[in-house]
Amino acid sequence: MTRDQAADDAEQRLRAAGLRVTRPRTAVLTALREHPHADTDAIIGAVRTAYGPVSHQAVYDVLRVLTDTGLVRRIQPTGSVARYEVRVGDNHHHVVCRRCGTIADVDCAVGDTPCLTASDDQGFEIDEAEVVLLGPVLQLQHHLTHHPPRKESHAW
Amino acid sequence: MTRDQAADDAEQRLRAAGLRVTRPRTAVLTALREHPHADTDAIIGAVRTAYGPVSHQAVYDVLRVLTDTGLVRRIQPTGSVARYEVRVGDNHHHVVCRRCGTIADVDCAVGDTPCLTASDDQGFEIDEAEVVLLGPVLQLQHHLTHHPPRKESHAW
DNA sequence: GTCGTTTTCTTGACTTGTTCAAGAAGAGAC
DNA sequence: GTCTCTTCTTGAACAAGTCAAGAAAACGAC
Repeated sequence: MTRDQAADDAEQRLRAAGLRVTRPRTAVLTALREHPHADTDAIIGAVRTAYGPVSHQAVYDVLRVLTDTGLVRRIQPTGSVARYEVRVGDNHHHVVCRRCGTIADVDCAVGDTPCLTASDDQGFEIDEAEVVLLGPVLQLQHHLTHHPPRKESHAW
Repeated sequence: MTRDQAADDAEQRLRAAGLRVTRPRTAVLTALREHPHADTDAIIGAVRTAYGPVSHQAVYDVLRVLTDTGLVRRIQPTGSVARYEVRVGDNHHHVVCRRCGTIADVDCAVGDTPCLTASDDQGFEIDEAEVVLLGPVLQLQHHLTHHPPRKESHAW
């Protein structure tokens, strides 16, 4: 998909969700398509590279709006900053390398609504499951999103 | 269990882990036993109430040491600050009310090593699963840890 | 096209949770 | 008791994210 096609697609998704189409919004959606699991900083960088100056506040606002309307999904593995992705609706899960921060998508083995049935729901009406699997990555694959930790002391 | 017994138990666990026994450490362990899923702020408060002045830095250091040695487990539901608990080793999961922040423990229905088997491990050697189930709490039970969000705009 | 309303973006300061660094105090071995 | 190493105190710093007020842009109505 070319950049223009991606922008068209982003525009359509924004309109379908009843949102105004603005440059920062299409830019964020396009950037997220190109960089799955990107954190806010990376998104800001990508948006500025592709579309010119955009304030960090605008990106934060856009991410909140897109998350609230369900166009993007926010994930936040323990010890990491917030990350975002455009793959939504299938409630898939994530594997995170504790050491290097690499993230990959995984489908749960249990089925389409995985882990939504706890043994005892404790009086909660469970409607969503956040599942983060942890462990070292053995072979680094090209399609994975690699996020090197910023400091040695990082809590990966 | 009385407070003294709890302190004795905390001391034993510290020694068993090869750690020095200090007042801040027993205080944190005891506080965590009384307040499961407490955040750092609550822990600092509880420790100071029970044992007198302790620096916040000491509590952060203690929590890191205890987490690193496996005596406590750190959890961090999306949009929340870090929380800690003394129930470790069984890899249980959590239900979180998106609105009010109430947290409860749940055992996974799948078994002792739940969800450690993804459909495709993507080249990762998975050794831990963080599972957070989300949804509104229906009836508030007394044994649950209730954490009202600080502000209306909180990302519960 | 352009006008007006509503929503969004910019600018810049601020809060909060957490970490860093240096020296003082405490724990445990001898 | 003394010595050594670890831990705690103090106080500053940092990073991610939020708040607030005004400027600018989107888009429906004309």
